[in-house]
Amino acid sequence: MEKLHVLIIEDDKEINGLLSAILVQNGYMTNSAYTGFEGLSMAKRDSYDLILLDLMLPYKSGDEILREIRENSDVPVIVISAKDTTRIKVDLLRLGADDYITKPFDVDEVVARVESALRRSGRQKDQPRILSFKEISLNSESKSVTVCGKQLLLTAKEFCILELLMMNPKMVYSKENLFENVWQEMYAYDDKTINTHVCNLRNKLKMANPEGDYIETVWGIGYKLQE
Amino acid sequence: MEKLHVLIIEDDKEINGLLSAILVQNGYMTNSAYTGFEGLSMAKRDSYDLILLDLMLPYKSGDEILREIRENSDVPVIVISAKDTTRIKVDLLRLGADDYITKPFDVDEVVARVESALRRSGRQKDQPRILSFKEISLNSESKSVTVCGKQLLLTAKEFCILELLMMNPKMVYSKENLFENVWQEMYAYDDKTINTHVCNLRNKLKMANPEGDYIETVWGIGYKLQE
DNA sequence: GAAACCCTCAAGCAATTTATAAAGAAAATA
DNA sequence: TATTTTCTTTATAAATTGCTTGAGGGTTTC
Repeated sequence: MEKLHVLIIEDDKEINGLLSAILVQNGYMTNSAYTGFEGLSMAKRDSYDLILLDLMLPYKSGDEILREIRENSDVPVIVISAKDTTRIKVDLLRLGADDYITKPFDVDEVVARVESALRRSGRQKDQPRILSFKEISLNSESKSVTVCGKQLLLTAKEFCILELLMMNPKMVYSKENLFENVWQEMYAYDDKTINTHVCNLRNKLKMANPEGDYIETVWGIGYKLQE
Repeated sequence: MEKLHVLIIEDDKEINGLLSAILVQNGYMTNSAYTGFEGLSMAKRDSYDLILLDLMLPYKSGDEILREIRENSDVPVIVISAKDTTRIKVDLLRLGADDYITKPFDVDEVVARVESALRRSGRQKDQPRILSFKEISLNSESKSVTVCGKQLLLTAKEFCILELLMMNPKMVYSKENLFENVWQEMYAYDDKTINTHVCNLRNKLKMANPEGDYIETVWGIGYKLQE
């Protein structure tokens, strides 16, 4: 299978190397750029499936780079920032960022967000993709889910939530993280909607397999799949 | 709050003093060097957040100093030059200067450029506040605490108590002082609540590092951090 | 040795978070 | 346009965590 190609534009050599190692371990090919100029040049010359772009770059900042990328390309761009404020997020999304990761980040988060962005852009290559967890089988292309062979009828939001959880079964998704991935908009720190969808999803999974508990609440944080 | 440290390499004593005064007034700490050799030596020996470097220096010119700095360091460097030609600017940027200031300069310009360079390099002074004491690291912005690299899960009151103690590690806080700072209300001369919180905090610190003793009781007075 | 002060544990209460049913609103479909 | 489906919000209850207080005992000071 041909590997997807990710460009990492990050001036900190250690962070750049870490990101590269993470992605290579998860089956991607990477190229590294250490300045905005270099990154922009590489982005124009070669074809990438996704770009990881640091916001704080010397000489030309990440947001300027992003603006120039967006003049010619709709390649998914995930911005890496040390700061995490609403204003910055809004600005980034307006500029055309597909997602953002705040430092310090953990490995699972990076992979999850890269996969999410790739999936939304339709560039994921190993389609149709089947995700499995315990008795659950989920087909990302046909949007179908079975539990113990029984077909579940899930709404779009229910499907996306389950798919996200199944992409990284060990990861604890905060409600903010989960909302922003599934809803593709800023989290307004109101968890009523998420709570209801997760409750509905749990009920459907329970009906398919009364013995199974698949979604675990991590109190004060969010949700993960049950081990 | 910890001040950012700027090294000023400028042979003209009056200008060096003026730059120092400007920066000190704006909340920075400064060290002065009057020759390139001296400046290079200081830059290698100590850690600076930014360097102001005069181009015209005796014995060894500023561009040579810059080149040597760049062999080992990516500290932001702003070059001060009496000349202002495109050719010199291009050369300086190629050599790795982050910015340049041309003589004569005004106060606001210096401060603005220093702040700009610091912001681009991620060293800006309004970064999250980190307090350290022995193996404890406390981040006032993200409300996180680590001991020996291990993340502690503290309640809000526990965090506030620790933060207060760490702001002035040598200070003995009376129970009244501590209560009024943390609880933001009048002390009713009942220490049971404080005693329990401090006890719980000690336990959490002890779990993270069984060898450490961080909080000292001053009998009849209150608490301080252990020397 | 007594009094004052402190430590720690456990229990009860308060605050916060979560679960879920039901209702209303919005979106999709026929 | 009407109906159905999906999504969101509200209301209520339950679960969990944080804080305070009391109890019992230990330590320090005079």
